[in-house]
Amino acid sequence: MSEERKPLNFIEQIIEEDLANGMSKNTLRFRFPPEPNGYLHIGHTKAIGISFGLGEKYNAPVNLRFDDTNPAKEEQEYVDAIKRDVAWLGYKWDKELYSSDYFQQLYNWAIKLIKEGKAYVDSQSSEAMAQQKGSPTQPGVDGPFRNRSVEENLDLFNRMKLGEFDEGAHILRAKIDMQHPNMLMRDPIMYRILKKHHHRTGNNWCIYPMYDWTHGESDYIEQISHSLCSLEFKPHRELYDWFLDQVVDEDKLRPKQREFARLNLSYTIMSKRKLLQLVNDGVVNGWDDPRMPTISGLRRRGYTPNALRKFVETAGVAKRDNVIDVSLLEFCIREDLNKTAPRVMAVLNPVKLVITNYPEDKVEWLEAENNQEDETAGYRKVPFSRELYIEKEDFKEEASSKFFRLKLGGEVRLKNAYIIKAESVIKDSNGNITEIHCTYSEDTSKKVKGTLHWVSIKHAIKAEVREYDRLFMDEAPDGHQDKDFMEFINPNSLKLIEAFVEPSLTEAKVGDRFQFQRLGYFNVDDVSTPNNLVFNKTVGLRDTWAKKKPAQNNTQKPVVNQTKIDRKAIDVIKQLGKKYTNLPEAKQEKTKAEILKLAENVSYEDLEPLFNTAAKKVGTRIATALALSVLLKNGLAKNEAIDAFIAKALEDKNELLVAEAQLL
RNA sequence: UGGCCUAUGGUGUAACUGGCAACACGUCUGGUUUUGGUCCAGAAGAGUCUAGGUUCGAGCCCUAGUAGGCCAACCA
Repeated sequence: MSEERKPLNFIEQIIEEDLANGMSKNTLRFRFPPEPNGYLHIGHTKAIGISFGLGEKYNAPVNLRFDDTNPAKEEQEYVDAIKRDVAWLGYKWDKELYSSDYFQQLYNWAIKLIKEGKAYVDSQSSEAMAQQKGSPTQPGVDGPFRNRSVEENLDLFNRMKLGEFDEGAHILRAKIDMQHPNMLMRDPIMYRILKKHHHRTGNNWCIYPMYDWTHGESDYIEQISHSLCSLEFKPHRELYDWFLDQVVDEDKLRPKQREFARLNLSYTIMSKRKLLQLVNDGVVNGWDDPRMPTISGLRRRGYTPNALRKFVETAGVAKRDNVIDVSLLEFCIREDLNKTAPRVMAVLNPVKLVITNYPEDKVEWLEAENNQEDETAGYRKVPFSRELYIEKEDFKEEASSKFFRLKLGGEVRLKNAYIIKAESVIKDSNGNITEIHCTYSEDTSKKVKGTLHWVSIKHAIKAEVREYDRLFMDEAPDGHQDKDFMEFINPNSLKLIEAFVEPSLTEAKVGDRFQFQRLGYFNVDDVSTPNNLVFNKTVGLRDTWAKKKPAQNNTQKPVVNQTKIDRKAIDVIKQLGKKYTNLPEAKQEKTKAEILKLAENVSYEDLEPLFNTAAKKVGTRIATALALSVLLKNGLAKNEAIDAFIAKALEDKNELLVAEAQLL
């Protein structure tokens, strides 16, 4: 029935286990719980992909729940942006919900806890309470208000709610254990007084519940089966369960919190606080600046939902800290755009090229294929004339045969047009080339090494191109204890270019994506208008030529290979030995012969370290014994180390090893 | 001087109840090509953190170390 089973990640395994243990598939329910205090970034794409992906896989509902318990930081703008981003990624939530919807229920439950003696009002300063809390290595101590009477607690809490007290005067905390090894269990705060306007409840409340008190109970109210979050919440799980214990009805589903490692990307940061700082400090132009790792930034940059989903899927889900190389992200967007983006020609760094044997006034509209990866993409016409722009880097007066582009006396193909030969150049007084003079041939069947893109000067459209480089120059900008991430800002992350593009692009609309042939993928920016085209560079094409250039004057490569070959014999022996004992007999014989042969090229110095191989690595020890036998046969004299190795081998339980040792 | 989590090629993830460590990115070759792209074929690169133990057999199980991460907000 089911063919090859795709490996499940550990969360899917947990769910499969639950299902196997009798959980009904239609009780499965998930949630994505962003706090509306900033924009979503690519790290959230992973969290979204996990919960919504599970929803798609098991056909289970997924709620979008805004965790809006802190009116000091949260705003409607962020709610709107988050909804836009999740929808753009292509996910459909079941219900749009807010933690603030549950304020009354949470309040009722808090009263219940107070009545049961499980919560109390504390009236100390935050400093005093922090003091009593202890530290990770130091247990806490009880505070003076810990044993207030239920009546007094009820009265105080009620007056907190009525707004009788100033912010900070009192808090409500759970009564758990001030000595608990998990600091979160040392009488955590449940409510604080905050006389702030809330984006949804307005001024109805002046006490607001804390995250821990809110989150699990919200999951329970929504009957979320699996509450998935990132690893830093692992220690919260104990408290999550404690709070649940206080209210859960046995007949109802009890949510389960499980944690995965968050996604990190090289050369960028993933902290909302720090991202906000970039926005506030004007380092970037807003949350949706195309250099930002935000979903809205990536969207504006030209990334597709497909590419982002593929990216997080490929990155996988596990529990260890990780830093994913941006090259994977770039691979994903190229892979998608290669199949879908129409190809056009644009010159970013122009130099004038004159075809001297082409008539002055002649214009030809040549046929150009829109996308050879897509048969349905069709063709368009591009104008060709005597004067063209090509890229400056595509011409050199002189160059080696490795340079496939245009050089004096050399021939090259113009994409979708003719083959040209460079005859001469015109330079200004500084020696800069201002014009390249060529002749053309209408015979396009000839084989030439290079093909260049171009635009007809007469017909070219001016456009602004925004080329982006990574925002940070360090692989892990916020991974240094001694340095602030702002120190690594790349001052040249944005380059504005005045480019010339083919005239078909006048019809390009905001958001359209193209491949500028031989350069990369570009999309039409939000601010673009038909009279003032603006493109963002999404990502460049893979460029093996650019990579080769710096490597040309380096000759040390063969040396590296040489040393590798020298060490090979002993390494291969070790490798063969490792699995020796697991092999079927026939293969064992073959391996043995191979080891004996390789051993002819092994020196004693290479072999000696293997004498100390761990006892359990029997295979390696057998291989060592085999190799040793060859060395001894070739005249090596026994010494103490050899004797000790043999003696230990003779005492081993493994017969194969003993047999080989006996021959020594 | 505590608790919890994690450890597999350069990077990220696999390896179902222990059985010759796999896939993707990246790197390097070669081929095709009107994009130095794509595509195709291939290569190199890991003794699975260390040391013990259990086992015919350990990346996987046990013990002890080591390294990294998280935890002391009236943030989430």
